[in-house]
Amino acid sequence: MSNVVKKHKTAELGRPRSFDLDTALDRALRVFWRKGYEGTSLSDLTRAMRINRPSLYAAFGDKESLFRKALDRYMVRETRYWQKAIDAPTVREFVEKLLRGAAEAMSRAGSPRGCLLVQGALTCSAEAESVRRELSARRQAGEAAIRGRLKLAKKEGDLPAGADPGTLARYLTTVMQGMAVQAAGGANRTELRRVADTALKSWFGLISS
Amino acid sequence: MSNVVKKHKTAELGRPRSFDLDTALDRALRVFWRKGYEGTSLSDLTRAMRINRPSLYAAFGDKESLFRKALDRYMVRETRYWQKAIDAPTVREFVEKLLRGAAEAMSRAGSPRGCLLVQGALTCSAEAESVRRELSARRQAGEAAIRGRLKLAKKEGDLPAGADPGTLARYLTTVMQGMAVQAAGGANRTELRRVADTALKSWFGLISS
DNA sequence: TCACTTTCTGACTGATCGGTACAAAACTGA
DNA sequence: TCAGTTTTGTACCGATCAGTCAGAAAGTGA
Repeated sequence: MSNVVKKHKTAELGRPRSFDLDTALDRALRVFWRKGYEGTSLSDLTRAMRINRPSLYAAFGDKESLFRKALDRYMVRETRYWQKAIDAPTVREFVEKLLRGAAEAMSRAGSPRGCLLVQGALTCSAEAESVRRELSARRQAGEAAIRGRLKLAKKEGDLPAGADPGTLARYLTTVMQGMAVQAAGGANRTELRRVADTALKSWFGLISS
Repeated sequence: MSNVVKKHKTAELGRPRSFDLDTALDRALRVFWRKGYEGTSLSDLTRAMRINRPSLYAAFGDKESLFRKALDRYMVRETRYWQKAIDAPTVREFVEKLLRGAAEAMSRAGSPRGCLLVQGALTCSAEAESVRRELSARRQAGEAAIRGRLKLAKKEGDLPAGADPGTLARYLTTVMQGMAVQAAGGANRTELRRVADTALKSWFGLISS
């Protein structure tokens, strides 16, 4: 079948789209980020994206599908500091980059405050349950990534033999999620940074056992 | 005016209410706690409370008014451990009771997991904004209570002169709010307890500077 | 029994929810 | 110019939202 060739031809067929997909998705992301999945209505979305409803559905599918696309973009864009932290040579630098990166990411000027994984749907009605679970799963994946880095550190002797990577990862995750609640409540960058520094200081007490 | 006397008379006039106010309010609280303010519909409420709509409105006012009444009850009932913690003689016991009390309260069998102040409305649509702010304000009041206890400890010499009650209170609050996110995501009592113990351990590192 | 008061029940309101049908518009290749 | 294809804007869909009306029901005192 010559589907591939045909696709290239048909790609330019028909009335051209009058808006930019990336721009529109960015705008949708910002609304979901600020208001949460259920707090955002389709009217909110079309207004922010500057497109009308049928265009939204044709380009992104239904509301949940659009949210997941926005979520993917959020993960790619807003969690780069995670990889930088994980790539750090020492566990001390890892934790520092992680906590301080979170403080920055959750208080970026021009972006909604807080973390989409937390404020997207901590609770919801029955209809949005699948979205809630998706966010919960992604939070757990983040914790697993931290745990993996700590396990590596332990193997390398960068963490004492008595340290439990699972417990420590859970603790770090909890602090970061708490920072997300703080940010959602209005905490600014200075305040978040102070929390991060306090947690970092506490870290040294934890691993010196 | 003889209003007082009259009220006693009229209190027994008319058709008697066929449901118990406290029971109904408890049921409403549980729904709000589990689904959040906006995730809960009036149909959810009337079903759970086993009353119909006009009875709900007559007894509790509109949805927001009912939520605030449920919130008041939640605060009275679910944060008793706060006062016990604050009343503890030493700052060490205060922090221990606070963190462990939170772990217990957020994982009580037969109650929704997590904290209503966090999952009630971290984000919302424009209509629920006043509820979101109310919850944010109550979280901040909790932080202020912790700060007050730490200030007292500092004055008593139970905290070192270099310790900053504001920063420490913010840190403790953040950890507890993170625990609420963990609980909302399904963390059980054992896991929450482990987080609390880890934070408690970290505490000693923080105040020994 | 009967006026009076309050609650209960069920049906209803206008507004908004997420989602879609339809036809005009804007492009392509022929 | 004209068929074919895709997007556009408008107007609409049934369902559900929070909230209310009106009348029957259930109690009171006289």
